[in-house]
Amino acid sequence: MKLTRAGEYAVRCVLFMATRGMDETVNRREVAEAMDIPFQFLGKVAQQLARAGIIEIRQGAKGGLRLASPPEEISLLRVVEAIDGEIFLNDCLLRPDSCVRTGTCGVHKVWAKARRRLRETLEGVTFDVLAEEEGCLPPKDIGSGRK
Amino acid sequence: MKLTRAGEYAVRCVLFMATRGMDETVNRREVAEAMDIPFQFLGKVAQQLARAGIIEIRQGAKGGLRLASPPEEISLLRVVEAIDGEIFLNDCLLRPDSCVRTGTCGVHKVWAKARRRLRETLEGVTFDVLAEEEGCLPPKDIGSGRK
DNA sequence: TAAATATAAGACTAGTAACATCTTGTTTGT
DNA sequence: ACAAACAAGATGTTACTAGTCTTATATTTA
Repeated sequence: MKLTRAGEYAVRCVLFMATRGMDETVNRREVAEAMDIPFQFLGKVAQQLARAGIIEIRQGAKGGLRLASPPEEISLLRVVEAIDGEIFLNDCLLRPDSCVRTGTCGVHKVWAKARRRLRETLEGVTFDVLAEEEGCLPPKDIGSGRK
Repeated sequence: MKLTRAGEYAVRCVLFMATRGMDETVNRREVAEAMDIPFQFLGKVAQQLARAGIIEIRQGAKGGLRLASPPEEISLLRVVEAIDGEIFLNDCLLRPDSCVRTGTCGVHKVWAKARRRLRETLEGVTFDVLAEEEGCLPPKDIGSGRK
């Protein structure tokens, strides 16, 4: 019942990029070091974010990552689900045939409600807000501050 | 980000017992067949529920499972967490040192809120209510229980 | 008290997912 | 051309999931 590391890293990555603004292409190694993400693993995560249309990746010299849309249009839910897939909370919602009486069952309804609320909570938060918070970056400020 | 099978089975088990009331000791095999739970696996799950004080188990002839408290005192959250452990949603809440800036980070606050809301939702539902719902038990005609 | 009935609990296993790292290839700027 | 930078598949390790199997222990009843 927990976000994966990949999901966590994706959030950190987008958060870092949000503090840099939309127009800057950021070196992947810089993101990895600043946000404490294994460099190679970030490669995988970034590719998933790119496939989901959240970031764009440029190869070659001076390449790197940049946001595909402004931070205020990127919700926490979107980033999380881009990596870990749609949140379901239980098997009964994900695969209705795993349960003998899906749909009519009271437990089912509770999980459906819990799921809806959770997704709404995560959807209500966007990266422009997150990037403005104090302490969203680790203490050792590598690339001098905000812009 | 999903309940385990063991958690799902625990919910089914307690639900079945709630429909039988507090004073009845139910044969484990009967629970397993009625709720489509692997018999041996239910043994493990039941032991965890017993350790959490949710049910009591009697060994020997005429033994079986029974609720340790009335259904209205057993929440969905309690059953779920008895099996899968406390819900945390992300690593950053579970192990604060996994994150460089736990506590001051805006993302952290969102996860904390999401977690609180999810746990409240699950805590607000008790098994007396669930047991009264139509269709909380599988159709009676099931005779094809697995071996 | 012996037999039958039931659960207890640890060992064991197959399969899958998590969490990476390594290697080789491709793209791009100078 | 060459170096910087990402792409993508292969590989590896570890832990977890979802069980099953076996032996032991407890309880009822004939």
